[in-house]
Amino acid sequence: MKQVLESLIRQALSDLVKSGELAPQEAFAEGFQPSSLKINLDVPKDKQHGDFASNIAMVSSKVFGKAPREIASLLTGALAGSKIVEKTEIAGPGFINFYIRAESRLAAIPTILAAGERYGHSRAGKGKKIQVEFVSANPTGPLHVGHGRGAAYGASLSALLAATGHEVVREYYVNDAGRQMSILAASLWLRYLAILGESFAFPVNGYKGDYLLEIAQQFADEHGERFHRPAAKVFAGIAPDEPQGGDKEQHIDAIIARCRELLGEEHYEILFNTSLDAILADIADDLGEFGVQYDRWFSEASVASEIPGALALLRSKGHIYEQDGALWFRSTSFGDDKDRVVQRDNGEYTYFASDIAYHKNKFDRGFDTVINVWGADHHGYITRVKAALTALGLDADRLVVKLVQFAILYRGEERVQMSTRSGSFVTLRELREEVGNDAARFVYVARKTEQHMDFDLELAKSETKDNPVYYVQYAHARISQLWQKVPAGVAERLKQTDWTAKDSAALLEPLSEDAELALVAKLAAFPEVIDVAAQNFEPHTLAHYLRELASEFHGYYNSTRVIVDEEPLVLARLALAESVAQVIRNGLAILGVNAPESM
RNA sequence: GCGCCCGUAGCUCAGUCGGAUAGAGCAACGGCCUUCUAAGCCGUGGGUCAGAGGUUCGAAUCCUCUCGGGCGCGCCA
Repeated sequence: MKQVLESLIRQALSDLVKSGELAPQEAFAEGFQPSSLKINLDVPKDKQHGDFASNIAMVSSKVFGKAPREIASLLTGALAGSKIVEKTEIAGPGFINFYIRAESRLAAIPTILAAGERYGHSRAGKGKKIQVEFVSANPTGPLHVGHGRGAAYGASLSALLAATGHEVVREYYVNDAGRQMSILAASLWLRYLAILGESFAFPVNGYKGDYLLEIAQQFADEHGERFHRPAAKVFAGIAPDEPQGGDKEQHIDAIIARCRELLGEEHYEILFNTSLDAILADIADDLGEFGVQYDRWFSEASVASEIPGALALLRSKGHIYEQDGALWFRSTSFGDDKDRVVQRDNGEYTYFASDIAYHKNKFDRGFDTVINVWGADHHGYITRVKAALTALGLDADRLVVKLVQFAILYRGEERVQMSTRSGSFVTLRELREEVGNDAARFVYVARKTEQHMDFDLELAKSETKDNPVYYVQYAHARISQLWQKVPAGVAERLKQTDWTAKDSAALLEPLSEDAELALVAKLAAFPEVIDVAAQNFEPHTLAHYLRELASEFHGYYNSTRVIVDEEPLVLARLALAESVAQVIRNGLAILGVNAPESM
């Protein structure tokens, strides 16, 4: 509807320019095309301002050197007699208000019922390859509630982009190469040794979570005594831990070294891979149950071989220099605060070096746009990564970093304490088990990413209208139940109607109430909601739209009976209700939330 | 100190590529169940859009400064 109206306005504008009634001022005349004017069409907040309103007359006032209301008058004159426009009004400083004919408004219903689950989908992003990398938490333990927000956002964003025709690759970058992983492997070993009866103080810096105990038990069951070494040997001559007045970092590093020494590289690798695989599998399970699927799990270790090449390329462009025995990337040339080390004086590459290679790899794969969903604490990292891309000769604007702010959990008024250190953090799995996947997905994604989020567990669990998830789902359930209650003949007739047929719209003529026309207008806006949400990477606008739609439907449902005596009216109202249900289904599907038939 | 994000109703938040009288839910107050799910609906009150300047036909929205909150500033990952 909106597109149709927009093209009508464009046509009228171009006709007026052709006929000379509108002529661009000299300053704008060169190369002027009517099509270069941006036509803004909005659904006004106030219904008295029509179905659509445009500010085109005001915006083009300077170009044409005429008063806005004069331009508006010419335009409305040219639009008179249109099939879809019932009337136009010029208001205020020069707004044009459009009133659409009732028949044209109702056209949304056949469109929805014919398109079904594809309604709202578009080809706006056709031919565009886009990668969304999200969560990418270190595989050193279970995901916590902060990761949940990134997961819900990334998954919904990906679904939005797919719905608008983009070719989407969902990717999880697995940090399987760093020191943290070595600490994890050593922690597993120590837990295993304890299970076999060894007694010692667990390192302050080790991973203390319960999840590791289970993995250790399985490891013991599988390998028996093969990895057993006496604690006395393990800790002989090891630098003291923090409680003993030592340095916890040195302590844990010494244990890792001892572990490799006592087990040998082959066995150490088994240990390492066991911990990595177990935790990664757990993360994948967790996300899978949360409705979050990936196309690719990208291993950091696998990009190691590409680091020298990427750095060589930077070096050849003069962006690498040596100082204090280390190699530095001159990121200050690209707006960074300081230069960054890419290779340490001990020869090891930094995490940043991996990231340069990884991002180069991403663009080498031909993505038009690469989206990184990061926790807000990583924002200081954006500049240097973009600097590296620019230095590599890539367009850094094609990398979009979406920062997701933290979520703070509340149980009613009370704040839920989260602490990684004590190991008492609330995991995503615990959250999902408490509030359910649907509520968690919806609540997470209902806020824009830049907003700090207060996640109220009580609210998310409540089965009342206070809870937006239930509110929207309930609207869907109510409509589903209607099908059971309408006369069988009507339901059957509706099911068999071919909504692509031209005369099918005639069935909807009984719809005449304001609430019905308003509801249809809301449904007609859905495709644009999807397009804009996808374009701006903002799934929260979809969540808000669904809430509004559900609210309008509940109001209508409460005031107007669907099942009445006149069959044509029942048919038309059921068609309207089913259109609402279809849009709710399509919207919730993108958000990863179920649309239940009954509640 | 420097950088990024945020500041909108008592609370949680929309609205921010400039548009008409700044919206919604909760909470408060008042109504609605012999009728398709009251898991719901209708109504009322509630605002210095943190503050001050500026840009213009028009600013919550853009620019500058100030204040308040969060986060970041490693040869860690």
